[in-house]
Amino acid sequence: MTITARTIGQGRATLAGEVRDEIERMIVEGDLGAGEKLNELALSDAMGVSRGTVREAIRSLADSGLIDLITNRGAFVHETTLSEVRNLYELRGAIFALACAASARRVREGAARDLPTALARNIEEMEGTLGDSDTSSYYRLNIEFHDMLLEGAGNPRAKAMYDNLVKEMHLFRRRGLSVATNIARSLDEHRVISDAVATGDSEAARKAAEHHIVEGLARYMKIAESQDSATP
Amino acid sequence: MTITARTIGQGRATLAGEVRDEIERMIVEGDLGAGEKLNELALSDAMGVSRGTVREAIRSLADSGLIDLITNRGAFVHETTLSEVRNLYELRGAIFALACAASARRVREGAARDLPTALARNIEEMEGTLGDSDTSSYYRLNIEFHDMLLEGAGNPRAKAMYDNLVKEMHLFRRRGLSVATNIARSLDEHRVISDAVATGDSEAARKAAEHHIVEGLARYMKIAESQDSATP
DNA sequence: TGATTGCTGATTGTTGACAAAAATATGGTT
DNA sequence: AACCATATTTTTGTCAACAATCAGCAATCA
Repeated sequence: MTITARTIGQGRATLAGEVRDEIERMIVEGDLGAGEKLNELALSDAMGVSRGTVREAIRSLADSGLIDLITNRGAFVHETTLSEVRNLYELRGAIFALACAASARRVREGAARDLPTALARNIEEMEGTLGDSDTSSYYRLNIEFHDMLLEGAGNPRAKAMYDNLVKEMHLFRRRGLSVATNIARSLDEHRVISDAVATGDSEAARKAAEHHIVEGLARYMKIAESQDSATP
Repeated sequence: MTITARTIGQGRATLAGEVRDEIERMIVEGDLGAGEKLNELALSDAMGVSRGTVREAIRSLADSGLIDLITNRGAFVHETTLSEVRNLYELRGAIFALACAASARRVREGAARDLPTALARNIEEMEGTLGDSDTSSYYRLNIEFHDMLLEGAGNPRAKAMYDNLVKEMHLFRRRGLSVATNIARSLDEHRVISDAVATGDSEAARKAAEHHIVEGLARYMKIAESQDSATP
């Protein structure tokens, strides 16, 4: 269920906004590869809108990190390096830790009353997918889990930043590696976070969140490196 | 032969970029008050450029948080509420803590060799300003201190986010309250951070950084609230 | 041969004009 | 005077055309 109740920053009632979303989709889903150039004329032609509209869409995407702008040369899909991924993980971890701590605090204060049950339900559902060979539902539930905590923190700006980071990391992931490794381990970590949030223990929640991201990075790097050495 | 190339960092070789910087300056320096509307025609007239150029500048500023875009209504200088300031502080603290921890790690690994001496020099200079009634040099040194740590962390994305947050908080600060309160206390906290970074103790650095921001928020809120109740 | 200079086609930067939507003014009714 | 529907004005959204800049290639010269 997508609540898309007009993200205050970017309304999609406008044509440029629509184009923006479409370009973003093309990048995230891989229609446009890393490093590839965004030709304004070609895009406007393909979408049946004016070049100025495409231009506006590209400009509004630039600051999100998905696109690099070079004066007089054009826009390019950002090429995320491995060392950059480490930086992004670091950032994501810091924001996620903040969100979990804040969620715990708000549970304690009674501001996010139904968060604990929602988290528990998510974990239960995830347990159900453990045997499945298809990891798509794990994928969805994993995103939902993090989303609920970011939402529960009551800090919209933090959520916006987090979403941007995830989008950009997704760029790199497309090089072929799945995140669905060690689902069982990841699920264990989710349980610890959920418990800490449910009991309102901010410090424990922060620690568990940090640990979760650090472990995730480690799992990720292990695969990425072995893949890097395998592919020329 | 070295020709002064104007396109070194984020190029302002383009007209729209120039306009963007000018609008940002107007907002940060208070020529445009919070909540005020940005009239495209008026701005383009005043600056002697086309409306499209101004439009492009505004769009590229929108994601930074300084400006709110409303479809078919225009762009407005973001009005930062007190509860939002709390959220921004929270975020800033998380990123600053990450930066300090990373700086400490990099000192330990020998990647940021001259950071400790630079921090020590900054603190020394700041001690010299303790008696001054003019707080402008404290202001400058305070920014420098945080900048060095963000730079030392080797995470450019984190620095960009941090800078954006500070800019947005600046928006609120303009309501008349100075941050130069309890300089001595703040300086003490800087010393703790500096020591932790110098000895390469990541955990201590993170804790000290978090503490510094939390205390800063507390000091800030105390003044803001008393001011809020004083001014109608 | 190798590097520099001057063209050429393509792409981006900028502009002014037109269309659509919101804000504001107008006028009649109760 | 207050209220609602409608006309007018202002402002934003979109477009197509013009100008500046760049990558690539051919011609020139050391």
